[in-house]
Amino acid sequence: MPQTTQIGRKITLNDIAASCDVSRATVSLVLRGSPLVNKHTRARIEEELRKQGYVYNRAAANLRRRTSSSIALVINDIGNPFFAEFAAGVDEALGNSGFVTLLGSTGESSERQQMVLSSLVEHGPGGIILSPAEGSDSEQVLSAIGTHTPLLLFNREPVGGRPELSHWDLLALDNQNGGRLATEHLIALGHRSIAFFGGHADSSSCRQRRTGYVEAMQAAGLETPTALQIECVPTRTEAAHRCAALFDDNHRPTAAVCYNDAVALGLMLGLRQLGHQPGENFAVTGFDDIAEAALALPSLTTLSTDPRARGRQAAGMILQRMGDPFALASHTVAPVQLVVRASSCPPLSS
Amino acid sequence: MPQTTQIGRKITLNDIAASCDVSRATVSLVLRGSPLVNKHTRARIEEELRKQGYVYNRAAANLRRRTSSSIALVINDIGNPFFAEFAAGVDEALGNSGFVTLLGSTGESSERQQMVLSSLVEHGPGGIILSPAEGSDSEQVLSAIGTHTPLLLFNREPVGGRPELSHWDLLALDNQNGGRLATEHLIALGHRSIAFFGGHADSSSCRQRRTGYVEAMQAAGLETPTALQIECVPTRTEAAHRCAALFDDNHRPTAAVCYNDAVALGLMLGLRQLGHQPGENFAVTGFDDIAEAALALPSLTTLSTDPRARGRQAAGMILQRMGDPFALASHTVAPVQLVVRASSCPPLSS
DNA sequence: GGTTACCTTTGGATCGTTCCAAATTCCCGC
DNA sequence: GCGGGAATTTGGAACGATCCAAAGGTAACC
Repeated sequence: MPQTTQIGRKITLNDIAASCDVSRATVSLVLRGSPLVNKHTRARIEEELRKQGYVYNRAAANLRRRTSSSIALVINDIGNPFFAEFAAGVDEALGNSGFVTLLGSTGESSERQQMVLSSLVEHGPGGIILSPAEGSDSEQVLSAIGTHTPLLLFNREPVGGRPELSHWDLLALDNQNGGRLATEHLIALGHRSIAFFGGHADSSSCRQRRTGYVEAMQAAGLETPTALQIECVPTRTEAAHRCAALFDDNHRPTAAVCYNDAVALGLMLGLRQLGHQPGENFAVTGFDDIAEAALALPSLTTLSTDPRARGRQAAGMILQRMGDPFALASHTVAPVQLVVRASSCPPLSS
Repeated sequence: MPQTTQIGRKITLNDIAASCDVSRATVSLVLRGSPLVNKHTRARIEEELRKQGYVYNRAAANLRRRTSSSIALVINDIGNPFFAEFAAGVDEALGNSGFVTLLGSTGESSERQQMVLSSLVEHGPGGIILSPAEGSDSEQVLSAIGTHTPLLLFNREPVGGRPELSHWDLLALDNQNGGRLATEHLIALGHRSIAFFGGHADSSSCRQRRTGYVEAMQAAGLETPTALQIECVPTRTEAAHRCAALFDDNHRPTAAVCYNDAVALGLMLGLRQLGHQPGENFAVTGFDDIAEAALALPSLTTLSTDPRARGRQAAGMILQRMGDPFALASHTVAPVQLVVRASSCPPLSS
């Protein structure tokens, strides 16, 4: 049983009504700016409201009106800058529409996600934006939130979704197109032997980005030998260590499309240790456009996902869904944008 | 008038009571785990609750009981990793105590802060954690939240606080001690000519950190000539540019205590361009322990403020205050911890 | 059987707001 | 002065839970 705390005595509609010698109903009309109430009465009441420091009790109103003025936002890790920016965008947009954000952080644990969801749902949010924890499955989620609260999934889909359950909206990034854009950019610069570097095939985002890479290469009639598709844990240090694998056989790549910015930065480090000059004789691209990408030397060409804008978009989507609970589920893929910086140079030979 | 949205028909206590042929009161007792109710009845009711997918309406309960189960968290910028981590800590701790976090982001605008605060207050949070936007003043804040909701200030104090208003709790970082610790560490390594680098004197945190530096230097009988106290905008690039100022005259520092990590990383860049080897013939310390500090080359000695732990602490403080609204305001200064890494080397000569 | 005590259950009022239908006041023309 | 429509105001019943005092049931004991 969760704890709660007493709060101090507050001024209510009744207090104001009594002081003004009118009924509760009239004061309520004033609060809602109804045109029904007489100018003079309104002025008197508004004065009294200010004088007594009245604060509206939205919970009570929501109870009576059977409405909600909050939206729950459940994120796997708020500490991650990508999600923090996303949250900022959500909150900004919701605030502008008069909604308040109920925050929940799951730390990538699906058990905690269950707890957080069922706690939040008790506060009666009008909708939920959820970026599912790894390994959480649809049935769990469904059982926690029931069928009455609209849900928008962000970034991933929970596993094991029986098709009949996926009536949920989805907002995802256009990973595939991003991979394609980066690759096309390198091809346009004149590169012919281009690697795909980093990430793991069991991550859906990595698979999607690599699909875009293969697509662009094939469209240009270029080869994508498996020797040029190098997996590694997506961290800076691992990427630096795996760098040498690029030159293991005779494909001699002159450029690499990296899974994300962390990998790209690590790769640049590794390249230097091997005597290459990223941005001068070897081109590198990333994905995410983290703050460091612009500051690195050379600055990193990457795909901007604009997480803050994604947040605003997610807010818009859930509000729309709340307006029309029976509309078909929308699966939206958000665009990503290529940001060209110094790390993507033309090949030396061209 | 903020917008709100209809939500679907939900199962209530009444529905369950009717199905089980008992009164609302009994069901309510079951929900709250009261020992009064008969084993057998409880089982029947619990079964029914599950079967019908009942979800507790905490808003209604809070209305009747005049309690709150939420806390508002208002942050100047959630996108900033420091605050994002802080928020994560707050949410984690509140969640564990059965409270829910109402999020608000102000983007450093005091007007927006007013709007956010008054909107949040209408949802009846049991308390508010506020990291004030720059330039917001106490009277504003007071008028937005009234005197009934406990407030905890984090990180800064709003300006213009008349003393009789500051009955608010405060959680701040021990900037001064941090500056002292870093400086003492360098002194212990054998450095004698140590600079304080970066930040602006009109920032209170910078002043406090520098005070700690001066304190340590004087305690060791060392000089702190103004030529070794170099101000600069606290960004990486500015720090790199100002680096040369360290060597403008004949003090020849062998180490620098930096205002924060961004400045320290920039300084290391600048040092290299001037032919020095940070971590080998010049020692550098930072402040904040951002994620990059551990990854930089050389890794950065810095002061960890552990924002996530600060968040947990803030949550604890506001809960405590809610438990005892009339206790004296507590002004807590959170410890910072020296994290020694590779960038703080001994001087070459020693 | 009646009294006591204990274990369970319950009706009805209440929290602060909104809804609704009906009541009251106002103003105007005849 | 009065009928009538418009403009205002209003009492009381909701919303979904909790509290409280009191009632019902059971069992034991004299």
